[in-house]
Amino acid sequence: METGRSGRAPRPQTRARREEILKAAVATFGAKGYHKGSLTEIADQVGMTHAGILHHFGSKDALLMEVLEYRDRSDVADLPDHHIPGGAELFRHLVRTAFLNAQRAGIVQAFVVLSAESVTDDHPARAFFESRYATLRGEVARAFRVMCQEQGINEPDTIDKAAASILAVMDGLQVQWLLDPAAVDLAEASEFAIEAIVAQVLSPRELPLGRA
Amino acid sequence: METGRSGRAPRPQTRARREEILKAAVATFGAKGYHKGSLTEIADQVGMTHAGILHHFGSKDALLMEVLEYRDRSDVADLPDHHIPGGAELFRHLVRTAFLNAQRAGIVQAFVVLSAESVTDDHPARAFFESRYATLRGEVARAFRVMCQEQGINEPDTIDKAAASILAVMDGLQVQWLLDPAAVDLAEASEFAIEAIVAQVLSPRELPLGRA
DNA sequence: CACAGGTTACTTACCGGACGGTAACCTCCT
DNA sequence: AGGAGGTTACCGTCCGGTAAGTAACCTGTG
Repeated sequence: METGRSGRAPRPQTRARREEILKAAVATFGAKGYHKGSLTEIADQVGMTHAGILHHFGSKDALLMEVLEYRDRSDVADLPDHHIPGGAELFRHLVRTAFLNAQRAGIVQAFVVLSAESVTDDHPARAFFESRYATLRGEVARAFRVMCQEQGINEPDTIDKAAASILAVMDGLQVQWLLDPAAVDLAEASEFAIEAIVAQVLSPRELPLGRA
Repeated sequence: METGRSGRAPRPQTRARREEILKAAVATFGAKGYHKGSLTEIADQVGMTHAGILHHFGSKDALLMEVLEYRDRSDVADLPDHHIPGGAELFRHLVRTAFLNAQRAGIVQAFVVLSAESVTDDHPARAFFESRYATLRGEVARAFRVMCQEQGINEPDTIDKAAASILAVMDGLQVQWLLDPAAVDLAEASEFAIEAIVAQVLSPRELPLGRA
């Protein structure tokens, strides 16, 4: 019933040990996915048995949730003053993130695999990704509104589509890049696509595509 | 040893039975992913035991490969004359596909889940998706080259980035749409993003993003 | 046309392995 | 003393795959 609440002192090394486990879990869930990645494989990486992991996290589901929150924390941590930028600065931040991601395939893979896996039935990470995307879309949309306001533009529908598209293109490029890093330049392509979408929001142009 | 090679006639109903199984497999792999989706669950949908499925397809891996090829066949089948369009027509086709996909969540989910799952270690679908993306990027790039040539533009790097981005945004939007269909309009957002990227290729513009 | 023989299309039964989770136990640290 | 941080052992479940058996079906032969 109790989860360590009002329990006695945890040892000082425990915090580091848990973080070690979380890193191993990122590696394993990234390499195998959640369902195929086993607690035993994670445990091996930190020199433990799988029962030891369960002692720390209670269940595999709980470990997954902590992994996801752990990564979110790390992402926010590298923001100056933990402040989410607005306007054009947000898009510059997204481009910087893409360049950063191009050098940490392991973490990228974990999020790619888990986010897609989360759309399956009753997946424990589903609620996490649902609210994560909702939040991110909201922030991108807010940045768009700031930029549009500065230029006297107002197209809410366009902004919503663009916000989803920005996140979508970053994710989709990650999949292609992970499948064949030589064929896709994650950073450059992300930058190009983000600029293309931002440009279309700020000064939409008719296209030679027409209706079919 | 022999796999029906030069064996006697298969029964006429067998073809339909196999297609039934493939459809059930799409549903199950979409709903659960490849690793968590079991042969028993597929078998239940067609009123069989899991051993019956193995009789038809040999192994779970082989079934997966047939599922992927089966879907590819269906996609090509709805192209007029089985001819891959070039130039602007290809982009119109992609937009139409997005509108079509918005009404068949099951199939979309199967491809989203399987493509992301395929980036994991030793996944049986990895080679399939690797070559699939390479082919699709090539076709989109070809369409871009046709359009650029018509307008006297020549930027191979841009075209490669744009081709990957087009596919990426379509895939990424599918993930968000599956997680929350009410929050994302798959068809409209795909159309918007495709137009934005095509526009940026045909008449690139400097942006207010600058360097960070 | 009848009737074998062989093949197809399954089922039932079983195997070996992997998995998450639990319980009991030990042993340090505080 | 007693909890924190493990280990070992075990359980029940589920999975893909195989082997053996069976009924239905097709086909070549007389």
